[in-house]
Amino acid sequence: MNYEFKSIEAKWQQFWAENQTFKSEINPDAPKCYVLDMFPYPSGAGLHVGHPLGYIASDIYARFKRHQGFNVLHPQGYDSFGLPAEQYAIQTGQHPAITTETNINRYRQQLDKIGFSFDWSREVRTSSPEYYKWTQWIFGQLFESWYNTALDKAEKIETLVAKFETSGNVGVEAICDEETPLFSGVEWNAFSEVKKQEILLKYRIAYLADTEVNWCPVLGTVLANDEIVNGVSERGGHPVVRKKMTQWSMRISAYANRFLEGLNDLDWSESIKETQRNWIGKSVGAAVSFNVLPIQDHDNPITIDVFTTRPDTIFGVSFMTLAPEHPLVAQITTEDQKEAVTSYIEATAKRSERDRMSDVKTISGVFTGAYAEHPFTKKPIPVWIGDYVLASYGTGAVMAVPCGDQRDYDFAKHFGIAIPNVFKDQDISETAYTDKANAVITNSDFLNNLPAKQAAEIAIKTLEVQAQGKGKTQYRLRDAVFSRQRYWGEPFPVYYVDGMPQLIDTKYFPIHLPDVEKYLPTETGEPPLGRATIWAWDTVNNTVVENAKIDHKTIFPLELNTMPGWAGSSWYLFRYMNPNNTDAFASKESLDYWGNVDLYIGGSEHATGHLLYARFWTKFLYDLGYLKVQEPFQKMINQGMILGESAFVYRVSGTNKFISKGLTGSKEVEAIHAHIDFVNISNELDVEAFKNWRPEFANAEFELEDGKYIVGREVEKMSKSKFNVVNPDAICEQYGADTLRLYEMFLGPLEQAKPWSTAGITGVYNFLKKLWKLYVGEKGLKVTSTPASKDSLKTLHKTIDKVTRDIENFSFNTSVSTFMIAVNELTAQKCTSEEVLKPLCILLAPYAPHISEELWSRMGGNSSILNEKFPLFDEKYLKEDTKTYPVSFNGKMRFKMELSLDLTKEEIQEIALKDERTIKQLNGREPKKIIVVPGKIINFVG
RNA sequence: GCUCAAGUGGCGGAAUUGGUAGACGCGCUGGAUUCAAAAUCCAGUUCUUUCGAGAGUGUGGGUUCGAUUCCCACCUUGAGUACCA
Repeated sequence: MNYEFKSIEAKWQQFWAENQTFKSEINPDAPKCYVLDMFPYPSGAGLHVGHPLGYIASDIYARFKRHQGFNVLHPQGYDSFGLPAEQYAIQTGQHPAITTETNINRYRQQLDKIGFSFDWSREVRTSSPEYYKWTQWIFGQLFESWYNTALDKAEKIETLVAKFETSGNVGVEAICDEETPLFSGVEWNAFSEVKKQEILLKYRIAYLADTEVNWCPVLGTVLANDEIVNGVSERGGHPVVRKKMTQWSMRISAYANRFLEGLNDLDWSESIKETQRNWIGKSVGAAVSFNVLPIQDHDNPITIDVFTTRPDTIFGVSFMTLAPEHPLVAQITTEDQKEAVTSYIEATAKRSERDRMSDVKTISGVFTGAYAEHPFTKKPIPVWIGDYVLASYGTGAVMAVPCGDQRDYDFAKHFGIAIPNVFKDQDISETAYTDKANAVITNSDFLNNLPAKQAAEIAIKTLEVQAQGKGKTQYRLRDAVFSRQRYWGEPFPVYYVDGMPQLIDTKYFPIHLPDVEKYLPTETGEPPLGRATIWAWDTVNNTVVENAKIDHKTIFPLELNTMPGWAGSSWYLFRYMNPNNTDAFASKESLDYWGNVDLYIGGSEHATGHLLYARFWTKFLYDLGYLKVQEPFQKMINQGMILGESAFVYRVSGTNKFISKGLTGSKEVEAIHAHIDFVNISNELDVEAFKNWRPEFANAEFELEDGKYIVGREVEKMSKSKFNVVNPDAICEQYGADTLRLYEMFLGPLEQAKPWSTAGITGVYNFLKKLWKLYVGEKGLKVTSTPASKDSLKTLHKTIDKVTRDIENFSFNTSVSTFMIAVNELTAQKCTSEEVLKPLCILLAPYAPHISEELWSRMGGNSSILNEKFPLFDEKYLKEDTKTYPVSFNGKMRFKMELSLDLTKEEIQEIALKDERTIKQLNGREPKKIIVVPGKIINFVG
């Protein structure tokens, strides 16, 4: 009987579905294990062979854990709201609801063929109202909360209101807008309702504010910082401009420090942690105010506020630099410098932010004519403008210490500004001295002879006494913009009264996304929700009304923006725990039992987006007491991308003649992507298929070498437009899902990017055929109940040991090799014993579940092989006849030898003496004495 | 520029963490089987070679009896980040 993978795989996929084999329930008696994949957004292109890589790895792990007796939660769903899904809909001219549905069905079909152990009864879709009801609910919680820095946690807004009523906001330690004015309790109580709401908005974690945002005109929406790469949109690569707009934001920066601290306990790759640390960008230092001279109003002087990480070098300040956009520039520039300053600002404004960033070398700047007063020496310091200072970071102004900062140094040299040295025994004639750890301060009055760290502390204290500064920790992490001027996202459960946002009572959730016809984004930023229809909230009937007249009495305007794509994906891991709950985002029982994700598998490109936002919402829900865990993903593995091998044909420029790769020589040719389906393993092009591909190629001429047209190959990202996509369905069709699973793992280390090549798949396919033959012969099952030979047991336990360790270390590629060796050895040993073949079958089950189930049932196993215990490794089968002997002489360990156990001391010595390593090291000398330490070590004393 | 990761046959990649480098697979060569092909099986396959051997894990040093593995310097590639005060 041959290995009929098609019928086997169909049979078991059906069996698993009918028996709900992968359905998981809470079981307090069993240890839990939550294995999660980053859920896909259902794009129109369907899955290519790169997508399942991570899913296969997590599936192997999940199945392995089940064999080990864990209660495994392994769900899957779809991130179906957001830009990618909507862009696809727009490109194909269909409604996003339709394309999303179609794409999900396609994905599901493809996923089902690969035999994953997903518990589909827990499927979630971020775009379904049952799901986004709770996304809206969490938004409501964020809106109704503030961040208490005294307790370092988020709290309900009522506790803040209570504080305001008794003593105002004086002494309230909170994360809030910078320009929040102080008020007393009496004043608060006298404020109008609108005024109160206006103030509370400055404290809410989800808040509405006029902010400078990244506006992308082509996409017709604002974007968060992590959605912009190199100054253009991550999706599509469209230009992004700065624009002031009223937008919802999230006070994610409140959590900056907790993000950093939490990283230490996470089992994530160092590079991802480092990326997050950089993104959060913590710098410890001081805020310092410099008075602008002349001081006219001593109670309320004009000040230039700066942030510095080096308050210890404050005596080295020889000038100050403002960003060209700094608001003080116009105010302090003197008459005679006005012209120079104006023309400089004009010149820099012409250069885009990108140009400024890429051109780091050119030093430019202009003197304002103004001076500021040094807080200690009281000497005047010239104030300059320079475009090396960015308006968007810190205060947009720096105190320049040329001796301690290279940029300040270069600027000072360029403009001939003094460079006072405040570092003891350091030469700064060529370059700045930037080492903070070893610096000792000098020429600095009361800071003389202090190491930098102490000097910084004393400088801060002194500044505090003078009320001209204080210690400050600055973060690069900005608050996250939370509204999008798009259709395909969660509507905000918010309406407006007197311009102030009001949260709709949660009992009326979800606020459904209306089914509008005109869902396209606009270039002006007008949200699609309000364009085709008037969308409003009826406070009498507590319902959304369309095309009703907004009277601001009972009918109020609704928020027309929608939430960004990351809203739904920031908490989906918790919804899987209890996906059909209509009373809560998940029940307390399920949240407490499943905790957080034990293993998360996905791409590393989400380091500063999704992964940070999910941590944010998890910590917030923890603060409010809904969760027991502070981190969503305990361990994470980032699978590498599978790349495609594109094929190129070479057309002589300006003609319709194609030249085989070897003949191109110095001819001027253009490389054109050819579909990889037209190319065989030897890189030979099917010329006829190529001609029929496109009308423009129908009459093409081909110059062949050896009668063949050879294409060029190049490794690129797998993409439809590069015609290099390999579809997993085709592989399943030809070789089966088990082969696909094994081969994807066999390709190379999981975390490494690697090109896909179907060429090697026959090796894995052959392995499965050999495996089949080991168990099943012409006349049926070959497995017998005879005891296994020593050799076979050794092979088995070698395999158990390696495979177990491999799964725990996620080196699945070497496991596949181990299986191949095992099957070759057992075949050679003519092993038929179920003592060996049964455990081997279980070992293989996580990798190749279909064939394992089939063999298991043929061997008389009950129900699914998943209920079987994973075999345990026993050293005795390996160490029975050989032992590793460390060989040493002169008291030093020399090398190890693997020798038979039956040997006597004398025999061991003899063998060790004949070993070429011993001969080389003794170099002709006779060892005087040979010591055999009982059990293990042989000593030669030379 | 900075941070991180990596460099091993024709190719993908192993190496029990300092102990006979190249497991396993692809490809290639030869053989068996076959009318033939596919499939399957067996043998070989790092390079050089005067067939005795020699060289060999990006390059150059170092530690060690012994280095793909540890240390130093450099080169190359990939990823992330970038005037962050």
